[in-house]
Amino acid sequence: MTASVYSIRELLAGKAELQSQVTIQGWIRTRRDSKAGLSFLQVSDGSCFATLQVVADNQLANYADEVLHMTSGCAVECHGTLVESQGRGQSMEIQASSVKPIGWVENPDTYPVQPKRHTFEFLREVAHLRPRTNTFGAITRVRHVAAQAVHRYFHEQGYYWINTPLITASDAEGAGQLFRVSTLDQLNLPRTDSGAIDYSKDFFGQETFLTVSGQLNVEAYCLAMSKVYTFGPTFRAENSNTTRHLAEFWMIEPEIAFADLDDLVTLAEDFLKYIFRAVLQECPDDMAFFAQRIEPQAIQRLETLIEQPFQRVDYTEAVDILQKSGKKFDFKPEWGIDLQTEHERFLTEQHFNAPVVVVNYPDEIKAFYMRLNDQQDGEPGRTVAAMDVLAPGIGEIIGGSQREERLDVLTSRMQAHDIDLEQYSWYLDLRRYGTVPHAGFGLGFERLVSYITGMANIRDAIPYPRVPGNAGF
RNA sequence: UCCCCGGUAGCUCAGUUGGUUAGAGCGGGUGACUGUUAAUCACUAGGUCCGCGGUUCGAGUCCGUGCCGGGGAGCCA
Repeated sequence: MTASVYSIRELLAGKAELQSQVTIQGWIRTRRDSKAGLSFLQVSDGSCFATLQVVADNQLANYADEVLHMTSGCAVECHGTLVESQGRGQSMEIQASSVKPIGWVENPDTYPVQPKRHTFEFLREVAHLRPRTNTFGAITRVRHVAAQAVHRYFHEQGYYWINTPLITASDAEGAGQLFRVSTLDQLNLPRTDSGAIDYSKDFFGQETFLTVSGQLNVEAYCLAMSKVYTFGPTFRAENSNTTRHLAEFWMIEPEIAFADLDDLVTLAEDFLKYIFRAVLQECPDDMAFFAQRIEPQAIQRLETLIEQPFQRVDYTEAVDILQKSGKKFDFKPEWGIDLQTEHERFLTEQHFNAPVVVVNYPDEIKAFYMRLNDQQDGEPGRTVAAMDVLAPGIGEIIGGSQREERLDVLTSRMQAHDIDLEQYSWYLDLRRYGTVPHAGFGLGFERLVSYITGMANIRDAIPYPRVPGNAGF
């Protein structure tokens, strides 16, 4: 690389003077040949949404032999004078003094990424090439900016990023399917006297899995560092075939000490708004593209959401709203059963037409570690201090709760959930030694990216989606 | 896991009640064209109609089955 090499983003930002000599390196999107021996190369380098036009004329030594054969996907290094564009459609362009092929496209007739509209289904089959499209370039930049904003937000607010283990011996919630981690010879498994697989012979000397949540581990750090979060890969072996589930996804889990459910909802709202603001500010071109081609409301709904306070509603009240809505649901809304997708959609997309935070769910349908509420008037049963943030079009984007900090209550809840107290003795220790009220939530990063970009399928919100039956690439 | 829908050229799709040699646009190649913007125009190459089995004189088309993809539901983030 020489000193005059610029990214397209830098050039468009005015980092180089007009009339100066510059070099760009990138991949050709399209080539248009014009009258009088002149070719226009639309070059992309991923640095921003825009491409840069390189004008190559037939005075170039390799014009006929090489330039005229450059197709979509060719890697090139273009050197020349940065000039104000003589044509319409772009402010500046490079009048090339050399267009050097770096990597040719072997079979242009079968190169999958063509300058045309592709279905997302097809692009998933060429996941290694889809970042070369407008859409996936934009998703990639937005995902990056959102991830940076996550860390920046927490850092600015005094949170510590805790790297909780990916390999774990415990199922964090006593539910959900886990991926086994094992080095045992599958064709020759060691057995105990009773015939069971002898995991004491396995790598860790016990049964191990990929984590489904860093929550329990991060709670320990919360009860020392006060404000903490995790942001890392998470694995669920559930056979979910939907537009909003992945077997491998990235989850953000803040955990705050000396805090209750209200504090948590406030955090969720402030946090989401910060991320949305950052993306709107830092990715205006990408967001404009999503609004134009993917989801017309993409920008507007983020702006509205940033301005409006989140709607908060008790589960009990939500059920009441659903029952009085007069709408016919496939599943009748009833206190004590979880909200169905159709119920969530009604609340977010019709009744409130905004993200909705539902709080205080029935004890029976939630996890053991959620804090038991005192029973209120009008409630048919006990509730826990849980909260879900429901977003229009996506459904549950955040799920969280205040944690049960009282040792006796937690112990009895664990027993009711048939959880082995021995295995969780360290977790119970946290309630024995300096316990405090604390709360946290989990946010699926890909669901966030889906919501921001308007991409309808979560498999398009992560570079290489892992789903049942498919771990390609 | 359950319920629907789909699989035809590199891509996006059309293909009638089963009937001759399966088509179009884009992309590719060749050529034309006074700086183009998904450039335009002409010519051209390109097919295991997802696999297997069946019905039929005859199957891209009908039936069975398998595989793959999509949408919805459940589980959840």
